[in-house]
Amino acid sequence: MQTPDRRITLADVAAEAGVSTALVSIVMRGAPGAGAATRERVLEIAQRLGYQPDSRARLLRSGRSRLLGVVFDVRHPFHVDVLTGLYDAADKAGYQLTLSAETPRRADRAAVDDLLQDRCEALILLTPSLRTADLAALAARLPVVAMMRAVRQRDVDVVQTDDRRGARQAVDHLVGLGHRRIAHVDGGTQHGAAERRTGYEEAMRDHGLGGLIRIVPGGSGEEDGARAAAGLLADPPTAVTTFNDLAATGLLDVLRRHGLDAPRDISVVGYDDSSFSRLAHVDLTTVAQDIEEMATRAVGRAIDRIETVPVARREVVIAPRLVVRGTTGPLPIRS
Amino acid sequence: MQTPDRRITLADVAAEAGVSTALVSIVMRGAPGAGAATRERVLEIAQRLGYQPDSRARLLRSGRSRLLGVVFDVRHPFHVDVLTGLYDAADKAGYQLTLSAETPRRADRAAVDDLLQDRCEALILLTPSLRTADLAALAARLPVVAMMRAVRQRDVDVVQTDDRRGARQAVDHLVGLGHRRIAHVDGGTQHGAAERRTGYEEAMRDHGLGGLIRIVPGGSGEEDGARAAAGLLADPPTAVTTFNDLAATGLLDVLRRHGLDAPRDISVVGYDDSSFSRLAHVDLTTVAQDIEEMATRAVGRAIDRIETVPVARREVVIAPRLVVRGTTGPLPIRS
DNA sequence: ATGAAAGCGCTAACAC
DNA sequence: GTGTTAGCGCTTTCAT
Repeated sequence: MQTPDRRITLADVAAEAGVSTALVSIVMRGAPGAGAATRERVLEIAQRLGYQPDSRARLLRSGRSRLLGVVFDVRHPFHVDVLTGLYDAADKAGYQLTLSAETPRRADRAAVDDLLQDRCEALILLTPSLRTADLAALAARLPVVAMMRAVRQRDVDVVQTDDRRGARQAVDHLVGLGHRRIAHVDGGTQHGAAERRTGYEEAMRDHGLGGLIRIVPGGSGEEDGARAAAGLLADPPTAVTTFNDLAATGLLDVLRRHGLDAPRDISVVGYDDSSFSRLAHVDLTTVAQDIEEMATRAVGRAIDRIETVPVARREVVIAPRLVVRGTTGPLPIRS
Repeated sequence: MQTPDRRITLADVAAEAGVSTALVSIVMRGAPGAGAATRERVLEIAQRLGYQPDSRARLLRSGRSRLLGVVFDVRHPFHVDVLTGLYDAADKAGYQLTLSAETPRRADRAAVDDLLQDRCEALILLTPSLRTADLAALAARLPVVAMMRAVRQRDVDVVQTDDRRGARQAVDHLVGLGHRRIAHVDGGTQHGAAERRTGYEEAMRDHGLGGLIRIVPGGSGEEDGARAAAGLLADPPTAVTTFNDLAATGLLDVLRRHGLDAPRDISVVGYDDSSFSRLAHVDLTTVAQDIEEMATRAVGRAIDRIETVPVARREVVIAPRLVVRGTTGPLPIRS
């Protein structure tokens, strides 16, 4: 039951099987060029010895790593959800993922450096907080795909949701329910905030509601939504679209404390379809990003770049989809 | 702006500096044995060339990776929170983390295999779903630390919360508020459920409330809590402790729909202090696991094993701490 | 179908 | 203080 002091190597398996290491290598990789009988025997021995190829040595020699580096943020509500799709897509394409997390005390820079040292062939960054210049420098070294954030930089690929459209969907939904006085809680300088704001404005105008446009400062946290609610209370609209789910719940909570219930008195739409928005307690109508599709496209694009497949546009824009839950409803009678 | 077709190697830097690769190696590692002037010049050149050491080659040669493999589950509410602490601790000890995620379509086995191929020196598994036998097999190969799950296996280190004590804290809190009819929503076969149940029972008895013990079947999901609520409605207790936060919110929601408000009519305590329990909307009193402490201890233990520091006990048990929020309050007057 | 030999980028042991 | 040499575990020619 002791930890074996030495790992099993190709040479061990070869010795045991009485063949050369080259042959074992062929068998382990499933490459053509080995007899069926030998193949079987070598496999059996490798299994018995508990041999596991050393990916480092393997990659060092072959020059390729088939490794995709992914940076995500532990604080971000749905970054982990994206990982699921990323693993699926990478797996299907015969690539491996290596993860590096950004934490409150670990900058994205550190996360990226780890990945670079691992000799990833491409980087997939979830809502990267790196400055555009840094992203450009990175992209000069290896293919970089940014997810869920716009990057105005020729060498960086982008996979993101059509946020303008998402915001429009929210407004369309509310107008369909009879609402006219619809406010928008803004996301400030957050990535995507400008697009969502614009989508809201455009949709309002398209519905002939340009005169009722009302944008209140907000942010990405619950407290930002709460603050926005305070600003709304003097003259409450009948519906609100928000920058994200967290802001929406903060808003809802303050409204509720002041006797305004959703959807009875006011309708609220979030953004992101964060896992908590599905909680029965929260039950938030929200705009869902198509996470699976985005993940698939991001991996696809990364691999295209690695294998130098020519791609038409740098940006991939995915349509969002409104998830109607319990915080939106018909216009209250008196209002 | 093209991706350079070849990476910069030690040899490139050496050539440019007009010194040997060995010397550059010494400089890059900050090892003693190089002149100050040379050191500076080499560093400058490496910087200018954008040289990044190849960790694979480095580790292949040195035999050590100083790499800690971590397996977490994307579905688990606070696994990502643990990562933060893990990174901090590893960083401090001069180790690197390499992450591998378990997803709905990627078994822990696959996650572990990736890590093994990377030649981690130890594995830290967050609430591993591997069977004990598999854990034992793993532990025979390298040090394994299981977090937040008991493992009855001599060779596996365990860092977990004192769940019995956590459940007791919940009951103590409720009794302190005057409650006597306290029910417990059980976690079934989930890891930790037995301990939490036992803690509840013991605390009830200690308070002379043994006759009022009432355990209803539950689970780890919101729907499990909802189901438990249904069973409670015929004869509602004045307070409930639950297996986890998700079950607690499911419970709370059903109760609320039936006119039972927390904490006015009934008090509810969750478990885990999941991020959503902090939402103003949820505002759940809950038992918090000391994530930072656990992370520190897990990394410490992993490193102790790697460096074969003798350790006294295999199990590290961390005290939890009750976080009082808005779902618990004094006993309702009539009841 | 199989083996011998070279070498991926780096570090360690030793020489100078 | 600096260079030389050998080799980590594997894949890849190139022979056979």
